[in-house]
Amino acid sequence: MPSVPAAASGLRASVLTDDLSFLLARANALSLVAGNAALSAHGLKVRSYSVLALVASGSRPSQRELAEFLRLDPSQVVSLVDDLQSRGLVERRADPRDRRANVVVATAAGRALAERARESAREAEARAHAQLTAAERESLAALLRRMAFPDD
Amino acid sequence: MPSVPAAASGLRASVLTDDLSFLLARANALSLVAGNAALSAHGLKVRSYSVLALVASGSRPSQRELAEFLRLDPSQVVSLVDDLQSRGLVERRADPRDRRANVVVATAAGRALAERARESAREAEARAHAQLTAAERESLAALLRRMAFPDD
DNA sequence: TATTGTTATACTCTATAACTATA
DNA sequence: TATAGTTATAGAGTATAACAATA
Repeated sequence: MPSVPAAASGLRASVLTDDLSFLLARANALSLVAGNAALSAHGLKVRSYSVLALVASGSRPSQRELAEFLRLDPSQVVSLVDDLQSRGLVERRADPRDRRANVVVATAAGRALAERARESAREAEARAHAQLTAAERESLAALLRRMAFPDD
Repeated sequence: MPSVPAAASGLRASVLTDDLSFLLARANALSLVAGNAALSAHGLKVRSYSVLALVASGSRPSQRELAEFLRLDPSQVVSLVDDLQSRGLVERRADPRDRRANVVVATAAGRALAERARESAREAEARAHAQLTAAERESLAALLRRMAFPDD
């Protein structure tokens, strides 16, 4: 999104401003660029950070579980894990209960990087969402959680 | 997102579940597929619908204003308007005050389609967000609006 | 017969740079 | 000198199908 400087448009009070899907898309776009910018210092993007953070928390998920949780295709998880593994941040372990499945675990370096990256992500989020109070952010998170996980 | 059936993962209570950016991304992903599915009956996607809806509301935006509001690159707006124009839904008019600029206006057919598509989008949204009450949806919209338009 | 991980491929989306005509 | 629209292109991201190993 390069060459788009400021220009007050008469669109702010338009039909879409009431559209939850549109607001979601626009807020997500802003949050995505802020997140990627903050994580680039660690060689990560929101995508790869999400995988690393989940794995580093010790959940020992299979690639299949990562795909479902992050709403990615299993084939996309392959390349994300490939990348993290080539950098020594995660490892694939055979699941003793199902020899088809790979369980993904973080290395010590992976856990350390996840910790540092998480700091950066939190700071960036706080800056990006500075117009909301902590209480507002919590209630926003609660509402979004119910939209993001409708089965719960 | 094809081959990902159900599988209860132990990831629901993970680090990311508190992450506003992650929740935003996941909720947006769900809302996007629901929106695209609902609009496909009218030959539209959320992208092209957004342009059509803004133009049909009578705002007479320039392509430049559309790009800024929808957070698209101006070059992407070119192809969106090309497509809508080739289907007789919108027209480009020279801006008398700036001969560089195109003002985009909807045809009668465009306004009619926008109206019908809006119905479908509303129904789909109501279905997709059924786990929230109307009051909750309104407060979610208000919070998202402040995140989506931080300059206001 | 179905599922996990994988590979391959095509398609959409996004980002970037350069050109033109105007300002 | 800068801006609106356009074109072209390359890179991400996404969707789909097929295969081997295993269940």
